[in-house]
Amino acid sequence: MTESLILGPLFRRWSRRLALSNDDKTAVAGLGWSRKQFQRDAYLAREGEPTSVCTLLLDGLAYRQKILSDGSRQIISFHIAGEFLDLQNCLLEVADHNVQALTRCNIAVVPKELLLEVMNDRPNVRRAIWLDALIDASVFREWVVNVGRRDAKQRIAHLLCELALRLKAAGLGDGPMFDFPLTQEHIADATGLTAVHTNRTLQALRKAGLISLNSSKLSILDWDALAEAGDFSERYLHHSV
Amino acid sequence: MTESLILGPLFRRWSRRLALSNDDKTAVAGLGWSRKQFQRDAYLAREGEPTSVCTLLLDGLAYRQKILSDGSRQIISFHIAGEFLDLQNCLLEVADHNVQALTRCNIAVVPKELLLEVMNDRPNVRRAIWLDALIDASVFREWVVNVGRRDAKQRIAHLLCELALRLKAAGLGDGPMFDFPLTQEHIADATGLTAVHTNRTLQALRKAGLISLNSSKLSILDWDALAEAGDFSERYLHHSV
DNA sequence: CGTTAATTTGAGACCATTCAATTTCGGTGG
DNA sequence: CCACCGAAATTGAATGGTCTCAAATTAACG
Repeated sequence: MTESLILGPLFRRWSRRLALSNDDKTAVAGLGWSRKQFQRDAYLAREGEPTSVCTLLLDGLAYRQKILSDGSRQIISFHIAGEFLDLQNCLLEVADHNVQALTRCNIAVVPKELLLEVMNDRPNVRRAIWLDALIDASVFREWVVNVGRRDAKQRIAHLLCELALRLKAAGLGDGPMFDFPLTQEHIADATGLTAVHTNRTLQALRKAGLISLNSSKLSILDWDALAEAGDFSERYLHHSV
Repeated sequence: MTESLILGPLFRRWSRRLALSNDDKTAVAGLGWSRKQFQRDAYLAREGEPTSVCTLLLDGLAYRQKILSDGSRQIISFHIAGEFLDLQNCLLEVADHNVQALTRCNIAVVPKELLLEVMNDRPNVRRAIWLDALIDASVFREWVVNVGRRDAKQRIAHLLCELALRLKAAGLGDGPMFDFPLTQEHIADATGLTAVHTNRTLQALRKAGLISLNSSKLSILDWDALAEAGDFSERYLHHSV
């Protein structure tokens, strides 16, 4: 049962939303996952490559991104331990975006056919995985709104609210304080801003007493004010289904 | 078999990607769909409401959107005949965004439990529907990139490329010409711009000889140049799985 | 403790916005 | 078929949020 230990973060996350039987967990754990480690900034997947596996993040942070023809980068989502990085690989033949390690990452990969098999056989596993994919999509939608219709301060506040809530739900973080290894360039690429303007906006958020952010530590000093500043509502995270 | 006639646009779209048996189609068609019609601008679904049905667009155009606290609107996606408007309703309990009719719309709705049942029983139907949901998510991702990292001209060119390709794939449109009932305000809300700037940008695209757009007719006069101007690559549409 | 990455600062330029007014278009009724 | 109406598109001018480019400062790491 060393396997089910490895998948702990996944099962813990799933159990927040639905009840999987021990048989379900054993079936998933027995799929023949292989572990890998990636260094900071390493690519876990590249746009245009044929898909063969699905990837579960065990430890660290990762993000999805696309590189534009002029070389600029748009980050599409961040991912924390216990989340899948590429569920779409199950059914899509070619990757449509890149996945990159934000910190050193431990991941577990499984051939997509095996994952599809267990989903075929086990309705509860199927439901858990599809729920993940649908919530991913909900987050993408909110990000469209964030970069499309909010100004710099709102965008960054919103992003910080999202990450804080997700980290908290995953049991990472210590009260209002979180390990926060994103650089200002990551924040900029996630919000469609430049690093320079991100810097100035973060200073404004600090000055307003909403957050403290340095040395890779984020503290939410005034949650209500930050949520207000970011026009943030947690519905889209579907933390309660 | 009047039911399967109604679902024609859906089956035609699905058959482009995978082969459904007649049994599969009959099962889907027999679900007890009910038809409704909505007028232009009517809401088909509202954020915050509990979900009970899944909606298939039979005719017309619709879009998903969110309204921000300041009243501004961000459009998240457009949908054409034969596409589902809310597959996420299958598993999510509360709608996280609004769905609105862009033109008069004919839709078919089915209780989500029935759709889940047929998905449970029929692997091919399951695959077809999940493929739809995953491709929706891929489009959302590309929209994050579009509003996040492209300038006005690129955003609008990209949107026009996407819609032209999808309309063409659905058999709508006559060569390079399409019925195009979007107002400039729709385009603005989809690209994160203002209607005024959208107007000026469209004029630039016209002047450059890339498109012709008036009286609700869009013509792509120079596809290659428009795709280039919009940094457009069709991979994310996954038209070939 | 040196070296590179990350953050911070300043000033100027520009893309997109705002606000308001005007013109054109699409549909309707006389 | 024309007059009318509201919606949509267009135009102008001024404002402003964000970007660009560079340089300086600070932090991270071996």
